[in-house]
Amino acid sequence: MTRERFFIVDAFAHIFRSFYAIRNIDNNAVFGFTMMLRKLMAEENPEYLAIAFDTSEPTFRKEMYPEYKANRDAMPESLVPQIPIIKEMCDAYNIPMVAMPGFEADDIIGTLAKRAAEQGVQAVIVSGDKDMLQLVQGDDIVMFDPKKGVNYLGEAGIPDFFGCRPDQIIDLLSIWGDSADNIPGVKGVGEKGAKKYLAEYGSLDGIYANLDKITAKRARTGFEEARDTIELTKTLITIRTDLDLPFTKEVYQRHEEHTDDLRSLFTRLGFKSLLDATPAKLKRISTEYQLLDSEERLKQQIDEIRKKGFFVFDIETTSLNSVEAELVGVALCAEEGKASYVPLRHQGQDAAWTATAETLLKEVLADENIIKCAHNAKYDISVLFNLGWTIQGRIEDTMLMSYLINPNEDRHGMDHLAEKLLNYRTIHFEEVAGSGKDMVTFDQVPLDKACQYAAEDADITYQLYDVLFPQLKEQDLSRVYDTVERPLIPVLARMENTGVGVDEAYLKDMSATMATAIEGLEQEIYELAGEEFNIKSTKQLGVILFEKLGLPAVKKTSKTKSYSTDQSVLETLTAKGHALPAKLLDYRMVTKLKSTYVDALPTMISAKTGRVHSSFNQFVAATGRLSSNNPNLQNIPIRSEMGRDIRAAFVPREDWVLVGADYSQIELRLMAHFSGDETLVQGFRSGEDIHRRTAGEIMDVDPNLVTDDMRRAAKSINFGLIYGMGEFRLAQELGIPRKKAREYMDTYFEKMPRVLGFRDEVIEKAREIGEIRTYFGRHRQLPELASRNKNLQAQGERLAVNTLIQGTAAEIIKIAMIRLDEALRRQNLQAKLLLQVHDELVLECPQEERDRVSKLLAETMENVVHFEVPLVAEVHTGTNWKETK
DNA sequence: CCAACGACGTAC
DNA sequence: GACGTACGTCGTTGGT
Repeated sequence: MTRERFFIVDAFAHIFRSFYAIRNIDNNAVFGFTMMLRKLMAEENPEYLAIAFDTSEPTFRKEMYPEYKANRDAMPESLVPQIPIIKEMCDAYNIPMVAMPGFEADDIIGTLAKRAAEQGVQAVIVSGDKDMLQLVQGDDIVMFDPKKGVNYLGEAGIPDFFGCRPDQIIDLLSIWGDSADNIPGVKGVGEKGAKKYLAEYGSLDGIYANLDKITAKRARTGFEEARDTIELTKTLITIRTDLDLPFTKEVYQRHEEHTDDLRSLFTRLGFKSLLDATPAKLKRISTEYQLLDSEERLKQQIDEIRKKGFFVFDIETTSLNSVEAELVGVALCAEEGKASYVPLRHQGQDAAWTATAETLLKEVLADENIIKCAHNAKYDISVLFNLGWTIQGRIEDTMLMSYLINPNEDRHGMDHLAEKLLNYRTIHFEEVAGSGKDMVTFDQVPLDKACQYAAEDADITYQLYDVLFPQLKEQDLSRVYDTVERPLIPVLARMENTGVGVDEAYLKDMSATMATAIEGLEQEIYELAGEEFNIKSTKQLGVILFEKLGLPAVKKTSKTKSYSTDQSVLETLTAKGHALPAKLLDYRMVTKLKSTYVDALPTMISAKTGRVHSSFNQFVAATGRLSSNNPNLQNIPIRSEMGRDIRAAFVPREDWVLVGADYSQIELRLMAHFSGDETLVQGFRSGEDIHRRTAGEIMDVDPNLVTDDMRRAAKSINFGLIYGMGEFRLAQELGIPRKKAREYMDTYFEKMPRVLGFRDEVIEKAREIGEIRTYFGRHRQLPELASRNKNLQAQGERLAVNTLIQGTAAEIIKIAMIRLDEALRRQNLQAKLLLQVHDELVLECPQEERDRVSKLLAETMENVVHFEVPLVAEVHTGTNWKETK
């Protein structure tokens, strides 16, 4: 049984501390003080809390001693206006502020602490000021310094801190004096002397009684001179504990904060992190969440669903990983505010019920005349596919809608959307299942809690659908939703469930070889550096290269302005003939490959399937591309020889083969189509090497006479076109003067004028409507184009062009995936889609299907659209991914 | 003490 | 300041 605690905060001590500690933001003291308070409340959660302020009126000390605090500078100008804001903030948190004219915060703290202690409440003084230690009393009154974390200083800690007994503190401080408050002490006696004499004679009175025994002349004179003033000093230093200020539990107990006031205050101050950490008030809607634990009730719910022809479902499982997840329950909702939860495998549940309920649920999910809706449906259907359930009929996805409506936003989670769109704070998963090491799986969550949580999720999804679906239509996003993104969901679910085979033994072997190489490189690097250090620390490396060895610093990093040691810097230094940077490049490459791929991949192999199941995320890239993680299979090395070997670890199942195909130059082909530029269009139609062809145009020579360097330049411009590269970057990339790069680009646009015209038209249109639209109707807002900042505008222009090209390419391959998946299933082929890498698809199939699948794959990819130029897919097969190129 | 951030490097 | 879209690892920093 712990005691109730009363925390008393010394306001100005913390305000000044924050003011000087935080430099880079406006209202720094408000921010720092607020953070301190929040931390205090969150971590200590005291039963009672007060904040003590000084007033601007003269204090009794000043009356007694006019020089008191006479040496203090006036409060800094930028701090003055922050004080009323801090008080406003305390009001919003509903924490009592205490001040009393004529007295200081210290006296308020002293009095309140004493009164609380008398009532059996532990008083905790929140201050770092050593003067306060005179108030400490056993465990009844203690001190706490939030800056130092959990650091209570009770009476037992005083001898260590001051080197004297607690009851001697006031005398000790009187001898020291307090220069901050302009209180003189005893001249000629310092810290050591004060402690010594107090130890010897017990107290100030004791010292004066024995003054003749003090032999040190300076100390003795000091005490003698102070004889008349020392009592005054003592009075000034003594903190009063006798003010007319009662401690009343009702006053100081914690009260609910005024959330709306806090939010408007944080908004006004621009404290975004604090605003986010202060969720809007719950908008309590009347809800009716029902636990469906009998056949009769479940059937009733299903009847309602059938009548309605539409329902939301949300499954609860034991894992976020759909391959590992076990189904625990299903939440259903067919009417706003009226949701239900069907527990299936909570601990202690009866297997017969599970079977009965699942039969009924399967039936409704398999009914193709009933529309289903979920938030992030890919997850739910992946789990259900793994259980062998059939899901038919249209599946809506509110997460997908949110993404299509606002692709620049990176949060589409239900909790976030509920707050943003419904002004409703949901029960979060952590609140029912805990987090970190305390987390339990959902099957261990008690049924009533599980029902509230799960049913609410279904209900919220239903409400989100009502908000988002009309927006989707209104913003003309139905086409991309219905023809591209929505049908892709089950395709991705199947891909993820299939996973890909990884040759673990091969990677283990590779890892050992690499470890040896790394050790050798490390030794060579230490040798060249003349000492051992952490090569992976760019900070340490910068010091070695640019300070110790004195190599010329090529550039600084953008954020922290420290020495850059990136690849381009090391290459520049290597070119100047330095040996160490060359070794570092080797070291970087090998360690990167080893830690990111060779060592990481085996750890991602599922114990359940023996394969790697990456996630393909549909809601991340603002352009409409997919992204992949856990592991990321879209950045497996290919460019370096050593890196390429890692691809050999990706293998088909026994007796099967891999079939891979990639679009040839799809983005440049789209540029040709959209711009209608004759040279590009003709080049692609004739099937010749497009970079050679454009090089010939720019340099005005026959394509056959184009040199490697010329082709390289043209290739850079071709790619640069898609990204909006400038002459600076082109010059750097080709290692040519800026002027020369400018010339190349000028000639390029002269010879291919439609490209420039197309670029301008796209930007003009985007500026007009504030967004860019891809071929299939995806949009991306471009607020940058409306900016008055020139750099931001230029960025907006690059985003417009790039999003059109990259986004349309992404849509084309997504459609290819949908059609391929459909064709494979219709033709009863066993082949399975495994990976998508932006312009490449990888499948595996039995050897006997190889030719059929190869042909189907190429034809599907090439016939998604019929543009001015053909789309070409190049197919390769092999026994591992390295071979399919 | 661990989460967020910065630097870096891999892919298309 | 100067090239778009991602994700993972490692080291460093600072308070979720």
